[in-house]
Amino acid sequence: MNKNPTRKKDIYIRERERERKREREMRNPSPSGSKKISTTTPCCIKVGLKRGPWTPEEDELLSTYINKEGEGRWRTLPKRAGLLRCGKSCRLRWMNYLRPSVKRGQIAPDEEDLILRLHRLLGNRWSLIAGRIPGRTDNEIKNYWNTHLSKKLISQGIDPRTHKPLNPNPNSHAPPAPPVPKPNPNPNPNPKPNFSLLEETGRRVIGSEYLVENNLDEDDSWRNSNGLLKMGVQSSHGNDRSNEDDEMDICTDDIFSSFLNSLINEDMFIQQNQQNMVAPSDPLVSSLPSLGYGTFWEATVSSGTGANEDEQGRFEDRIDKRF
DNA sequence: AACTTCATCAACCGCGGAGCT
DNA sequence: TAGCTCCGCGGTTGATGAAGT
Repeated sequence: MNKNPTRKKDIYIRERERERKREREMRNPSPSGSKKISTTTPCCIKVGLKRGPWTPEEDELLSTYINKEGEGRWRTLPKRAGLLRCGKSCRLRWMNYLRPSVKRGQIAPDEEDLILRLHRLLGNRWSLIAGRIPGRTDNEIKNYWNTHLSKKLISQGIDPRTHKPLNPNPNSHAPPAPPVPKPNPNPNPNPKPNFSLLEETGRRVIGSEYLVENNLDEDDSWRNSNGLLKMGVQSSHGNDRSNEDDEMDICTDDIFSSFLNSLINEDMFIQQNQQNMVAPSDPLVSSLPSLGYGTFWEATVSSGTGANEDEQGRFEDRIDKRF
């Protein structure tokens, strides 16, 4: 790869520009305290720091240190561990490769299915998706999506971003699908679901059932003043990140996790029903027929062919805000 | 055998939120 | 309240090996 001379030249030019920028910043550190400055902390100015692939010796140093001292304080960790790496690099190596809980090997078909459904619900929120697939890292899922799943969907005529058909019926006068809301670039960094879909008890609970089982009145407690879903999780530190509305306190990790599970399961349940009635061209593009649930969940699950895309968009907005 | 193209995925980069002072 | 640091995220890059010519 990258044997194309034009591209090589581009890369070379870009690299030179980057180097010059670094040199400028080192010579003339900006006096203003803008946020951008923080990105050029010594951690990121790789002066004398090693880059590129990790050696087994470095891996050994890092895991030994973390097993002894624990994770965290990434910025100072390399020095303490005797590594010539930046903290970010150490963190990434640990999270994506060295952590004992990291599962290696092929993505199983059920994992693939889960990724597809979670992506449909959450978009490119890789860390959230990874949080629900035990042993898989966000990087791994992102890579798998980009190299396998997106191509697979495209080959099936499905837009991997929207999970909708790439070539909708030209005779249809329906307005074009609204643009997919831009994923929140910084979702909750610590969602830490307490259990995963795969680990759940196997009990099928669909969204509307879930409300009943948890004594939650779907008309009240799960709606905010705008009539939208109350979504969110409590911060892992115990204090809510947002003071925007205290109502969010009702939605704990457990509840949210179950809520997400219920959406996924309901989605699956509906698709299975559809398959029994009319075989769709692709289960992932299925729209929601009237199945008599009559709850507001329908709007969130029926992202298929735009039966209620406005609701869907608002739901995704809420997800964005709350994660 | 030599070269080119393609696919994969580990690692890097820049950004923005959270928390502290 | 502003400034700063740390951390974690998603997007992107590029080294590497496999497959094709």
